Amino acid sequence: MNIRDIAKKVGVSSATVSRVINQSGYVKDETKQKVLAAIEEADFVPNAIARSLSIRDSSSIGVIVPDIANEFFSSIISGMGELAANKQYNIVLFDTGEMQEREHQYLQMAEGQRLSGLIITPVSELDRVTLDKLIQFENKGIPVVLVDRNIKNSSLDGVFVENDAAAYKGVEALIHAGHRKIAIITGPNTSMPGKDRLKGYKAALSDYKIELKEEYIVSGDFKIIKAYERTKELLQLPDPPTAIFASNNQTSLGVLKYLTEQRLKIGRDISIVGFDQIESLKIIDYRLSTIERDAKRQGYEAMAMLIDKLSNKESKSSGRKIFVPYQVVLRGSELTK
Amino acid sequence: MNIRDIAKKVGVSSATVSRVINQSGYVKDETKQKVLAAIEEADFVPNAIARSLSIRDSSSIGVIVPDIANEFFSSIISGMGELAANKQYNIVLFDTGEMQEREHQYLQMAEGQRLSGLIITPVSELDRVTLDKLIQFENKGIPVVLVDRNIKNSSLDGVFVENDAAAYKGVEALIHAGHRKIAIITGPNTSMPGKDRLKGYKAALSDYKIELKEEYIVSGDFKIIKAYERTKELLQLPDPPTAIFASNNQTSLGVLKYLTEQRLKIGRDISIVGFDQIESLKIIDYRLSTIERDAKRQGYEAMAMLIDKLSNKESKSSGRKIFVPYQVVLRGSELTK
DNA sequence: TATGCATATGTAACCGGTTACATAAAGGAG
DNA sequence: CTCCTTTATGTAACCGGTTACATATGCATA
Repeated sequence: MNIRDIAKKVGVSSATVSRVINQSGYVKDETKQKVLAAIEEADFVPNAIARSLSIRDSSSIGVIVPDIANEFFSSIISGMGELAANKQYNIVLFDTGEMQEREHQYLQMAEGQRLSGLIITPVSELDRVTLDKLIQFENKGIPVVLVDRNIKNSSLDGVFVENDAAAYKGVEALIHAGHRKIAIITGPNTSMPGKDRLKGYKAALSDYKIELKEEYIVSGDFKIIKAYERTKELLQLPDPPTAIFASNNQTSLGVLKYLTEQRLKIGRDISIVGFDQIESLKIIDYRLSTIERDAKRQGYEAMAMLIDKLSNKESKSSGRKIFVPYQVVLRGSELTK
Repeated sequence: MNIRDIAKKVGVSSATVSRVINQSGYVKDETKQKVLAAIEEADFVPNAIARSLSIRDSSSIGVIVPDIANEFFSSIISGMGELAANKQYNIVLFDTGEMQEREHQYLQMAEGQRLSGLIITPVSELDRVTLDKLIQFENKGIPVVLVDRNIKNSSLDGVFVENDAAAYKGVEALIHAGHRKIAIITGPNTSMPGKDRLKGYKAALSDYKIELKEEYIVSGDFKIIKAYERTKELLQLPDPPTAIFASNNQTSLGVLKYLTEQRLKIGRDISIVGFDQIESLKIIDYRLSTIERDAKRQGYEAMAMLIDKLSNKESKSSGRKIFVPYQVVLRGSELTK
């Protein structure tokens, strides 16, 4: 069943049927009604793939994230969903699991799909392959929007948060609480937010004349397991830190996992400030101090930006950046007794 | 740039290029190398849409869930992702937000997309429109797999958990802990798991000769807000319950939100058992007793089932059901002092 | 009455792949 | 040497839409 079949039924040409379906061009109202009736009767749904091929646009938006199981990213996607649906876009989802090869593989697939646009949280800020592909996309007229993670030396548009300033404030809160031995579990050293948060950490210590100690700066990967191990190592140092800054929500969880196992209480035995909230902990009033932002909104903004680029076809990326607001919410875990 | 351009470059026909790309039919090795070289040089990526149109299959799998921001569903999707990627399927994601109209809208879109298959957690077990569409899909050779929520009187395949038995065990734990005044905040009364969990609740009370009290059975909608309000109402009853069974993870969170605000401690002032774990609470050893299962695995199984149906083309749904194992994990919140 | 524009519809090429069918050369069997 | 099979490649129709262009009619304006 295709538009030609419908056309035959009604006794018109396929062009007319197409016009009716798309509400384009001129169609006599009488004809229109007949066509609509035939479509209704045949329970006909036009083939979106044929349409895509013809108009060279899939009405699909690719979304590439590093970990949907992370509530931050699932919230981001949730924020994108509504807007996309309103504008009749499909979301094609890819989860890289923080793996670069998989990201490349997906970008390759995406290229074949002739997506209308792409929103991506790249694994690394340094990945030439990814960057080249993204620039290629833009050159072909497929707009790209970065979300949460920027790429070094790129002028791609995106929606971010001011990581360095936010981390600075978080660390500052620890300092104000009297800490001098403050450790950080970083993100991967190839991730822009990871690096910027580290930058904020260093700046805060430096501004407050606190000496940087190499052994207090330990590398994480934004995942629970590694953060757990790093915490263990930190606390087994001859001169352990009294406070830990966790570079993202999973890192916080890893820290908490270890502390919990050791029956160490945050805000008493040890202090912690984490980047990004953890919703269920807020609900039970678990006193974890975090740097918060509205992830859903960030997703929404990213989708809005993409759709804007989609409608103003000429608008290539020009390093346009939107920063979503953040807030340091102190709940007591920054203190020690 | 298309395969004909490549063909021209090499001096062969487009059919040969197609054969090289798909590794189908006969191609002399020498020719193959030349074609591959030309593809490489031109940085050519074949148009997947044209391919889809031609072979009448999009290599995309639609996934319709009621709420990605819920960690249960984001885990489900996470479990699907890997398998789908291995098999070169794209995931087209739809989030209905528990709204039936939106589900219908998506199913309509999905129909036009000529998806290879569909995995859905339907909003309601009673929705004729959805069921009809799903059956239509199967009749057209587009296999459907239900995940987590079954549909009444349907013989669609799916991956579920034994909701009634699991809820029974959860409530039984409360009874064993000495409770007689046990309330339940149900799911929507149009959701199969919601109803089955209620069934399990009733069966447990009945088996232990505990009278059902209407005012202890309050209707929720699997969302935090309503559960919060219901909890408030329950605890303001003249004769309030001493224990609450929460029908899903969001419901548990709603209950906890109210209890926390009122400074009521679970496992002491009031007892609670919830359906579905909440990962971050486990990490901090928050003593919430829950009925647990591996959501990621459930997603994986659903995708595996779909892919199986995809390869055995003849296999229409026949009410095949996979049940993932569950476990009642008691952490103390089922007790009262 | 002639001219021009808005309305209405059809024809056919095109989007970029796949593949049935045709053709032909090479190698092996008898 | 003939016949059959395997290998190799090309031709062209097809998937199901969209749309530029052609054609035709009605009506208003000059």
